[in-house]
Amino acid sequence: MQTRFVPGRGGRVFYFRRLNVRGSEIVSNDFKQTMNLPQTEFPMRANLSQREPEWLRFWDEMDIYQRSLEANEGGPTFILHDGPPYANGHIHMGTAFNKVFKDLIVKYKTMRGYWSPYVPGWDCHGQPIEHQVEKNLGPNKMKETSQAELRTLCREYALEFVKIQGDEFKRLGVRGDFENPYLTLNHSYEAGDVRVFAELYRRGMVYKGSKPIHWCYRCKTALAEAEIEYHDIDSPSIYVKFNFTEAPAAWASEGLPTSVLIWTTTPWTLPANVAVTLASGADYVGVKVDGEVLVMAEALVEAVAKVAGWESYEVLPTKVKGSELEGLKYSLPVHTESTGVIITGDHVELTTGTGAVHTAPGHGEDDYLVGMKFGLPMPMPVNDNGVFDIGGGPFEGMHVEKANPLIIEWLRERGVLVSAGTNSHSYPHCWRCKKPVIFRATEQWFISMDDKGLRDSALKSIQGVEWVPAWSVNRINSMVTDRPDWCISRQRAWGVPIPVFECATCGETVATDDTFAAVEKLFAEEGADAWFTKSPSEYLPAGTSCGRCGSTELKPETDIVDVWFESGCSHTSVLGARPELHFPADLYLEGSDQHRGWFQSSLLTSVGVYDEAPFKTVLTHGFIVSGDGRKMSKSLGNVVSPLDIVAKYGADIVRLWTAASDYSQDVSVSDEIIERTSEAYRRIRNTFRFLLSNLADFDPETTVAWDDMPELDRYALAALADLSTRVTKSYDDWKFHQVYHAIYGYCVTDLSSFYLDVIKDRLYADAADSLGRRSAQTVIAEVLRTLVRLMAPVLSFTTEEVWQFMPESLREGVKSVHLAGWPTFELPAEQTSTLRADYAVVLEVRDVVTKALEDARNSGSIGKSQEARVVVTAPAEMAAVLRARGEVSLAEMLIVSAVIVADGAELAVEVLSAEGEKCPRCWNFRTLGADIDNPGVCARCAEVLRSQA
RNA sequence: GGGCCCGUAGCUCAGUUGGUUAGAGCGCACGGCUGAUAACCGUGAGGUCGAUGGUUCGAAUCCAUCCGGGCCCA
Repeated sequence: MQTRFVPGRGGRVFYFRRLNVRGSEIVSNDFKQTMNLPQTEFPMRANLSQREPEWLRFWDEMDIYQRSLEANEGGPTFILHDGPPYANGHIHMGTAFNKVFKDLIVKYKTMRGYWSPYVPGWDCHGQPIEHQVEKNLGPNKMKETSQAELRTLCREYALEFVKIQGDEFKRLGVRGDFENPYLTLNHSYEAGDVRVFAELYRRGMVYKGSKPIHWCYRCKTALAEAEIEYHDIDSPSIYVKFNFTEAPAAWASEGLPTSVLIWTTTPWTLPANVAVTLASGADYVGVKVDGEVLVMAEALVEAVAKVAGWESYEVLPTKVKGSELEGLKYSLPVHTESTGVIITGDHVELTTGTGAVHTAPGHGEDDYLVGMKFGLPMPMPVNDNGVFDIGGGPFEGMHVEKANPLIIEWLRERGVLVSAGTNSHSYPHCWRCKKPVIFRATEQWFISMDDKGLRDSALKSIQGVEWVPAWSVNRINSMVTDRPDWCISRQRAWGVPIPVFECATCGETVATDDTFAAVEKLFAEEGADAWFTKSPSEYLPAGTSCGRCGSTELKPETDIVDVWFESGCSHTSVLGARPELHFPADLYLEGSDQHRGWFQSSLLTSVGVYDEAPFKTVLTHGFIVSGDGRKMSKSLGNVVSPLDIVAKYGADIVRLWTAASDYSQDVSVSDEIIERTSEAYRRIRNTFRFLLSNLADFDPETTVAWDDMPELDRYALAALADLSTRVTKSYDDWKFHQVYHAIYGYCVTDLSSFYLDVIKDRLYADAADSLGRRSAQTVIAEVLRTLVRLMAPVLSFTTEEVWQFMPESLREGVKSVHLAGWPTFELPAEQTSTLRADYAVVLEVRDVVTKALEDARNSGSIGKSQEARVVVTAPAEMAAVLRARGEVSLAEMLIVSAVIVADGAELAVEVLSAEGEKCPRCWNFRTLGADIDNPGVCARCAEVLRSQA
């Protein structure tokens, strides 16, 4: 009994017609009871927020996920591989949009007959969780917490949010294997990370190197690009003289002390200075001021003079190209007993500063690169805590944060400070502690982009992938082309260790097939936690020793891997590991930020290990922004939460909004947009309700065949088939907003304002079993069973509700709309194309007629259109089309009492009063009283009443 | 500052290879109906197609610059 599937409802009420007892007591009001008026228990008001959870239980009870797989057992497969959201905090509009989008595709593919398992995943490791757990503990407790304990707390924290987000996704109607999701903290997942790392290592793509990286001395970790935020800060802005050891030839004749003038905003990097970089092609001049010569770019002299406040200065006539100064020596600014060298580089700008760039290879990307090129040393006087070591010279033991003013003062005392001010500029900050970070060379693990040709093979495999929208291939291309080597190590606790060992005796890295195999086994069985609680001798093969010195004392590496590396391994840990999935996936679908994130980390590890991309198609959607196109932020107060929308409007509204938006650009959401979406929803819902209400007595035995149908009904079916074709194509082309617009437009224009409006007379007033009514019902049933399917991937809840209210026969024993398959049509092509052409004309005329009727209404001559009779004057060709329909049919389609088609040069409509009287039963204007037994009504109604007798 | 992308009525979207007065639905205003009724039907008012300059007989559509916005990077 259906009531089981419709919780909260008192039981299904079947329609029955209240037949009139034979007799003449029928007064005009009672005619209503002789008609086939719409009847349905399907509520007009959706009350989604209340009702949706009941459908979730319904799906749970029937295990819809398993059913949806069983239904397509042995069919073609479609694997949408879920990108793991971070297990931290509640879902937001972006994650909701993304998940609904995925769900929509999986449901569509399932209905099309694809075996389409969907395994949701979560990214569980990483600094944000660790940071939060640290914060919760507080500094004192934190000190007493061992790394193993901290990891336990992090695990609990992550799992808590996996649960929360999982529930929130499910509430949105997302269907998938939520009982058994993939988590990057699962043992099997961690073992997969080792497999990937090991293969990259074997292939020689992993190396240990020293490189300046973003370093947060508060969090004591290297930060990936993704972990950096840029904010404006005020920095010191100083101009400093670096004294040449010997005056350059160009200005030697002045016989004055000569120096090169540099500009920097990071005085604390001066102890690490080894060079000054000039623009090779630019002109440099000597400026004579206060009895000495300062060398700088000619283009910047004026600006510098202004900042330095020089009242009088002289630009010496000799101009020299930067390249001509290359190789000159100067005394280092801090370690004055040593010398630095003048070099040239492309990164020198001539818009700010002096055109002479203080270069410390350990403290900057450009500096590092130019330093490599010129074989410069890379001193690193700053330790992990941001404190100068002995390399800091007079500033040893001082924190860099505090060093700036002291260094400036020190320079001033030594007479080399030309100017000191402040400068506001964008500067990198740690994404967690929100504080400025420093650039600092440390020992890190890298994946080389070029040593083994990873970049080239990645670029090559990009070409074999379908990127949607098409331009996104440019984006991934340029990002892979430009990216530096991938720093995959992090100095943190909450993650998967770099699975190698260091010889305690000689420091050599120990990583062999045997050690990797042992570690993989360890992780698979006990998880990465064991790395921190067991000693290597407990799990490495006996006798494992250092390949260089033979020592058997090995220390496990303490760094963990970048979380992007972990999630990037899902092709191995998930696609390759779960029997229901396969590698490569058919589709990855994420926001456009993932071109640098997951798309790329997945691509690089996959190409590195398997020589192919892990995806066949990558679909990217824009970001969710506010109504005015700005990013959502708490400070702007324009944040919209999917949870609020679910509570107020229902998940189907979130789903409809998702489908309605053009994701190829940024997607807006605001109260108004949701309100509009909700209105559109009501319109669709009401259309379903109307369809249902006129099928209350639908009998599959009495459906009408195509050839027996009135022409209008055949046209309606043709239009329905066209819609179905268009919608199906839009789904296949990933154009979901077109799905929405097509269906919505169809409901409003084709159905509500035309077909449904027209057939009300037949449905209500004709005899219940008449051909006209049964034909209309046949069409309506077809419309309903088609629409409910076309819409099911989007309005998952509402279409399920509709499904349960549909006549038993239309459901064909299928328990859920999501298992109902996809509509197909086989209509006679020739006939349908003729119908399309003819009805285009009819509808054109109808527009003109409705306008004329409106004029008549405004002048007070008619109310309802039935009160009118129209004369349509039309050119021959048009008139012929109209006459071919027949004037009775035309009157039906125009909902007027009568139509007369006349010939004329132009289309024109004349509105006249209807002839006859208003039939009290059907409200049409007809000649009444033809039937003796039913004297008050029109002939059609009399016949109906007679048949009911 | 650089790369990629976006900017058509209050909202969501159409606008084919540049070609007559730029479309649809919603919302709004007004009207009808009261047998889809916290529904339904109709009519109407809304756009200098982000701005400017150019190419062209002709540009929302091509080019340049600028403005605004987004993602990513610096």
